[in-house]
Amino acid sequence: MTDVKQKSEVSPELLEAADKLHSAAIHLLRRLRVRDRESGIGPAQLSALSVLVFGGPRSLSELADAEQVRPPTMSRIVSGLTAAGLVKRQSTEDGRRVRLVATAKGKKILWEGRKRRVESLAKALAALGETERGRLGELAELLPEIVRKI
Amino acid sequence: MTDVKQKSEVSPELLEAADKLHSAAIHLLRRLRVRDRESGIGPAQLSALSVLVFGGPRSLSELADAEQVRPPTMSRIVSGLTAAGLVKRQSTEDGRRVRLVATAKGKKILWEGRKRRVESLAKALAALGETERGRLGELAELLPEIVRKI
DNA sequence: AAGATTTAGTTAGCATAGCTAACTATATTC
DNA sequence: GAATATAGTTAGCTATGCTAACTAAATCTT
Repeated sequence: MTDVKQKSEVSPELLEAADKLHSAAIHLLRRLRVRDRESGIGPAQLSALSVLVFGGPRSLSELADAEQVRPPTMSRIVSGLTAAGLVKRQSTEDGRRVRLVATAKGKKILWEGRKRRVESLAKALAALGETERGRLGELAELLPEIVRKI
Repeated sequence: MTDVKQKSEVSPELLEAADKLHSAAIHLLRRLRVRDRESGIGPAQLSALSVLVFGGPRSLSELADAEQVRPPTMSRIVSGLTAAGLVKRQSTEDGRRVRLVATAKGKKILWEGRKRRVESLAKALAALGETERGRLGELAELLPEIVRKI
């Protein structure tokens, strides 16, 4: 099934897979955005907050790196989050650095959003066959693996 | 990590899977966006163009539906595409409707973008083990299936 | 057939989010 | 102590989401 291609010639299967992944990612986010909008917080803010809640406090540059955006972009995202009382800027020994920490309110909002996403996804999964559902776990592992390597 | 009480009947595995899919979708698009920007066309325009190229001509409302976006949003996306000479608006018997068709230039740009995405993805896949690579096909099939049902 | 309603698409105005360039403030290096 | 490097912000552009309100064309009602 998988013959190892050295280079140049990309198999039609791979081409197909790349397009499906790309398209699926776009539409997955569009659907989930509907639910996420209930939190009253944009997708970029939600994703950044998620890093702080699940990954712990970090500096602005580190957060920008984690989110694959430039510092000015993250600066504005964080401004929105602090204005909404979801994140706090703390000063550090290094006067240039800030330490970004999710507030209790931020954690609450994030967990609620996570719950909504799971509800939406659970509905989708209920409509899948048993076999497909069984695969979900390993696929959920595989996808971040792929992303990490792009 | 923070242990939060949850009343949800959803299994932790499902919760985990939902978050991984969500996060992976966000970061997949962020990485691919770097390559897609080489086309000089935004992600929404690229995705809409893709529908027209692979799915054939259709009306603005149909395209908006396919892209899970409101008509005014799609109207502006199409304006950008026509201004760039990638899509043509054709009139129909029904004077209200427009028929949107990808131009030759539009098709060319899209195929080039597809090629760039595959290059990026191929590099990621090359770093995966054989087993994981074998699962890619399943993932590419299952993911759109899930998305369709959200 | 005339008027009312529905449908397709656009325009206007607002918000979020991406970028680069240029700036400020603090640390570090020479 | 001066020059340089680093962290973050501000300013200004573009793209993309939305709702509300509009125009034009088709359809339905009477």
